[in-house]
Amino acid sequence: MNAYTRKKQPLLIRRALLDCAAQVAMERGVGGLTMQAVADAVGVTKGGLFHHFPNKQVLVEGMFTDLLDRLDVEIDTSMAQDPLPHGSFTRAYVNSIFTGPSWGLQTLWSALFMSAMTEPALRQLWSEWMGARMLRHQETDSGLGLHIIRLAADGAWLAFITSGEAQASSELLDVQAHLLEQTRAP
Amino acid sequence: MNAYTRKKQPLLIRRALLDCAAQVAMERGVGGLTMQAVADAVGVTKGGLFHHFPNKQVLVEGMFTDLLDRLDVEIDTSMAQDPLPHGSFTRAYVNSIFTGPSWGLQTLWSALFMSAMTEPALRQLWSEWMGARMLRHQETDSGLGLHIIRLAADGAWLAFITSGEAQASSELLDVQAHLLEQTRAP
DNA sequence: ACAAAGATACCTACCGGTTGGTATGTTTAA
DNA sequence: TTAAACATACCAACCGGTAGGTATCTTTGT
Repeated sequence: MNAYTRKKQPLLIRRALLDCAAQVAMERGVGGLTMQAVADAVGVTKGGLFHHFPNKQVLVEGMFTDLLDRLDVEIDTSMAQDPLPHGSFTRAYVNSIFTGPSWGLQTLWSALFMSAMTEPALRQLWSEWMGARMLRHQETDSGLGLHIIRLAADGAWLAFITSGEAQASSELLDVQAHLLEQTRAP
Repeated sequence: MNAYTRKKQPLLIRRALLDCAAQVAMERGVGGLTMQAVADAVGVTKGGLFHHFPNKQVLVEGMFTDLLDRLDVEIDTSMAQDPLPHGSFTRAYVNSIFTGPSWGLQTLWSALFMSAMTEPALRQLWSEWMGARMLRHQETDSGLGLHIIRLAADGAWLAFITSGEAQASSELLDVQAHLLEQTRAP
């Protein structure tokens, strides 16, 4: 009888804590992310929350690595379906940012990520993730052209966030298509 | 004898308040921006600060619009020196982001701006600024290609922030040059 | 098999410190 | 004199974190 199937399910609570923390951060911004609010959203007391996460930083970093893990599997599955090696990571990256289920523009995860960029510890996590990925795909995705395409995808994502999510989606699709097409060029 | 020339110079105090608020926000992040710290930095009591700015939000928005004004004049002067009309705004925008005095990557204003993006009120200010600029330069800077170039510049800026300022600057110059060159293409 | 022993998973109650904000006094300039 | 420009003193709310207790689960010894 593991922690998932017994009557008290601490791992499920932990998961709910992580999810609700993300939701609270999306709704009230990272400045409004308080331990009390997270605990209330799950239906646990603050003491219970501190049992799972010894301090706030661990909580936030937990949210973030969780997000990175999802992005990892999303990109890997996307790349597996791509027949052309050259630029395959860049295409998967672009698609994840624009229309991916957990990173797509419509999801509010973006807002969380944005807020998270404020904190140095999280920035380093992101930096390490990207560095590892670039090292892994240097055979197929190095070069200035592909780099700029990835930057443009980041910029589009940033623009979406700052626009208050009321952006014309048709223009976004144009951008996405144009970027994807450009990954085929030398 | 107006407010600038008399011995007590409230408008100068207000200006110092704005500047010091920006500096504090850069040093300690927007989360660490406290009214007390701003007042201390200027040498005014907190009550005095609240005399000039009725609440914190007004103070932060004041900082932000101030920043936007600087960007405005920076871009205008940059455009005035550009002989080619087509893409002139995009080039000025790219240059401001990469190497501009108040918005350049090395300045810490970027970090402040980044943090500011978390708050919806400031995001709207930015959105309105960009919207007005695009309307103003639609004759010379509309089109998908230039749009993507601007997005890439935003992305480069974002990447710089997240990389912890230890980025290889030569690569950044390559990106800048490549983007500028591409504004000349149809 | 089963109870003792101990670890885990919470809750209640609280603390020190900080924050934005206010109410009221005092000085300065016109 | 009078209004603006400050200073002083204070407050209510909140925040991250801790202390100590209780219920529940797991392991261990026999």
